[in-house]
Amino acid sequence: MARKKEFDPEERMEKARDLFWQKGYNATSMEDLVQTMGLNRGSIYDTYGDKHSLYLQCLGNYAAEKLREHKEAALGTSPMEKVENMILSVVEATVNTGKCCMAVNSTFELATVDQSVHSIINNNWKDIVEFFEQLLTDAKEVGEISADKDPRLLAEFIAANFTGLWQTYILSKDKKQVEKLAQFLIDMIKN
Amino acid sequence: MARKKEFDPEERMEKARDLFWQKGYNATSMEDLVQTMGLNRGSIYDTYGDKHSLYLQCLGNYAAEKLREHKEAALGTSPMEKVENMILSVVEATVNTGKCCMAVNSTFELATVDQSVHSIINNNWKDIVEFFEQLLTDAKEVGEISADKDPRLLAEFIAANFTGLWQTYILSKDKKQVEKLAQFLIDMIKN
DNA sequence: AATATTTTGGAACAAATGTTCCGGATAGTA
DNA sequence: TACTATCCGGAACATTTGTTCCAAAATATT
Repeated sequence: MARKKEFDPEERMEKARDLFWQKGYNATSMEDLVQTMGLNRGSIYDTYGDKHSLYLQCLGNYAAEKLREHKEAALGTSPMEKVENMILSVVEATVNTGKCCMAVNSTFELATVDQSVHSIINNNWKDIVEFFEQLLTDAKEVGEISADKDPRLLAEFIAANFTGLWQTYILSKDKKQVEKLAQFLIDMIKN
Repeated sequence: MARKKEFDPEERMEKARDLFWQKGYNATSMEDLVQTMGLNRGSIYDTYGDKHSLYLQCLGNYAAEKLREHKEAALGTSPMEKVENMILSVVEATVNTGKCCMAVNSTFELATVDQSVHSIINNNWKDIVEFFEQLLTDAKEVGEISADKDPRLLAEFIAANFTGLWQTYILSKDKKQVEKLAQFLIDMIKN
């Protein structure tokens, strides 16, 4: 009946995502995307819609994938150990890849003026905070953190600290320093 | 010998700065700047150079002013009280104006790809951390924080947390929540 | 093999972008 | 007053931008 797509839409979107991730939304041109995705302009518009729509899909894809990765990184025999490993895995991923969080980049570039972007990031943020909250609630029940702690507040605090770690990494480019800060955060939560 | 400038370069630069602050670098066009600054294109180029150069001047102006404001906000009879007031003043400024830190916006939009921007922000960051470090060193000597604490690390931790607070504010738009987080941070530092 | 539907490559477009340039206006100096 | 260095307004420029369109190619079904 008709031709098949000669490319994998998901795979090519990830190429676009990586470019947006690196350069930001406004600094990425359609020409950049054509080159990087290896697709024709028409194919991009047919498959993903316009630039903004493509970006939202990339951001959504990123958010979903990151949430999955975070949950996978929460390994351990106790709740607090899971929290700790999750934090450490974020730091490791950052210093290994040299890339920060696309959602955070997007927060500061677009979320204040773009409602759609705000919505995607906010939902992702909430998911992450809720996951932390659950772990910390568990930790509280097991007695790993003291009874007077508020799991919700603690979860928000940890999530907020990620952003601080990324900022620190961008400016210092110092793996050791970021690791020290992360360890300090973990110590603060524990007692 | 010649005409005088009919405008105050510093004052007009602040108009440009506020626009960059709000929209970011790439999303701000030269046309936007002409409108907002109320100047002719030629006058802008004559006075500040090109767009990028103007941006750097705005960012530098912002950084210097913020550092000054931070130091002014560090009021109190004891070192820790000064630290506390400084943190609270940042939160107040954020929720009152509805604007986050231009330098942080800039970090995530440009600092990874623009060396000049990176340099300005990094220096400003260092200045702020050093100021915190001094206060915390004082606090340690006075016995307001325990002897086993590392003022430098603590200072970096606080600075990093600002970024987290701003991110939280952008996403939640919730004044109360940001204030709660800030108070939580203060409590954590204190004990 | 013929058909129908979709993809592909690239030309084409209008609008927006950053930047330059020039004539006329202006005001301090000689 | 005349001069001249500088300013202002706005036209003009070449690129780059995001987007659309079309003819040719391709393939799954009939």
